[in-house]
Amino acid sequence: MPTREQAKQARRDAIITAAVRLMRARGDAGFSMRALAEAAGVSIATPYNLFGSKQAIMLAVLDAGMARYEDHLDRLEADALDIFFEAVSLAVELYGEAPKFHKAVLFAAYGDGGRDHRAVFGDPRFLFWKGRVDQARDAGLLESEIEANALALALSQQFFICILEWAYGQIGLDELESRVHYSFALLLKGAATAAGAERIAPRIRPLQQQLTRFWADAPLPLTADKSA
Amino acid sequence: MPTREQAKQARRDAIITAAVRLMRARGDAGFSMRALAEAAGVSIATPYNLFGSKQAIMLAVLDAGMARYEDHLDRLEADALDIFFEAVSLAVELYGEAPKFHKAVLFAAYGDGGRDHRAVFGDPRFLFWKGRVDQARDAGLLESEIEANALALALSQQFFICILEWAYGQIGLDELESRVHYSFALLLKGAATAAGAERIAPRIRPLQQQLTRFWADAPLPLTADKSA
DNA sequence: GCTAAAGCTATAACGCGTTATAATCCAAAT
DNA sequence: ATTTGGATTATAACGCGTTATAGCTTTAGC
Repeated sequence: MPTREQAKQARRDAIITAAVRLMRARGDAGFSMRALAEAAGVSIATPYNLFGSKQAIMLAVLDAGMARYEDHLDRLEADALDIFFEAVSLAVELYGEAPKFHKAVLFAAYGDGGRDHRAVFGDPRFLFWKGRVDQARDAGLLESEIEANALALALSQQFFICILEWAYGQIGLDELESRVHYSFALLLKGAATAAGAERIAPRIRPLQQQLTRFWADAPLPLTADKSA
Repeated sequence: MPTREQAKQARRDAIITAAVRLMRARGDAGFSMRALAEAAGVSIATPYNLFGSKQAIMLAVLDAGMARYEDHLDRLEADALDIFFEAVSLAVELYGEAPKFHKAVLFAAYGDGGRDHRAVFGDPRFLFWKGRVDQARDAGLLESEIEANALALALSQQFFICILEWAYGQIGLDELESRVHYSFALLLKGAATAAGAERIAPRIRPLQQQLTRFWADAPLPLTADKSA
């Protein structure tokens, strides 16, 4: 005899579970609120009662998956500077395990009139980056005058928009990694002490070479034929 | 007696004109394809025949407005480094003249499942930044090893995502300007020669102070109460 | 065990972007 | 001047996210 709250939670879980299953199976296409309700064995009205909107459901799915990333992150041991780049590589690796799924969720959570994109990458990721910035500054690798919030925000944003480009199918995972690494290298070097800059500088040239290689096939300005 | 092509072009213009008028009047809300068709005096099917989609229409509106920005940009005379920051300020100024309109257009062009956001800020802006990077490098202010495409792309992206945050109503125009300036300062300093870095460094602290002031009211992590 | 109410269900409906289908119009080629 | 054919029209329709309404199930309080 389940209590009221338990039954509600069970329905909530069923909806999230069904959402994950549908996403993994068919990706973004064919995932509608009606299909979700049917797959979860509830009425179309129930997801709205329990979550409020499709986007909120996608955010919940994203949160569930994000917990795993945080676990891996905690286990990550690296130098105060290398950690920035390894954290990116870790995320890329996890995305690569289920790319279709992550693309679909990101797209649904953000793309569909999603005005809450800060909620997706706002809190949890931002705080991580901020912590690392503080650490690197304490290690004397970043200028002491650097404001952790400001730098962490720039890093988050750069990460976020590259992920978006990947979710929209405009770049591959490998280019995503190189791009974020490159932007991170420049941002961090711009905020670094002489000692820090010396450590970051060697990263720049190889990253540029990788990027140039990507763009050899698909040239950068990418569409000069719009001109509508 | 208009020729066939003239009539088509007249309809095209009528649609764009009506779109601009509707956007300026009511903003994003209340702007639907049906309302647009009625305002332009054409059938609902015509915009689709002539443009293909709502997003394409928004891009056309955006392009029309962008020409003005390009004009101003060409007239901009500044140092090889200062030009980056002045170009940003110029865009902010133009946005400020008709913020509701620009927000609505950006939102419609990008937000509604807009997978073509590279088209919005891809070509025209990207090429501008690339040109300035080349110039600054030739002036000995950026490292000669810096690849113009890679840096210009990072700059474009950073600009773009801040504009998006503004369009989504999450930050004001003044914070937009400070944020982009700050990111630009770090990115450019990271790519700069010693001489260039010396010129950029003084910008950083004041920008941080401005940003900190913005965040004094609305704290950065911004929503710890989601936890759905 | 009974009553009251909370919450889910089924269902219809709204406006949206978009597409399809026929009817119609009108410049262009003969 | 007549025919032809491509484009525009009006209109219906589809699926989408979302909301509203009314009925029913089931839990909580007595």
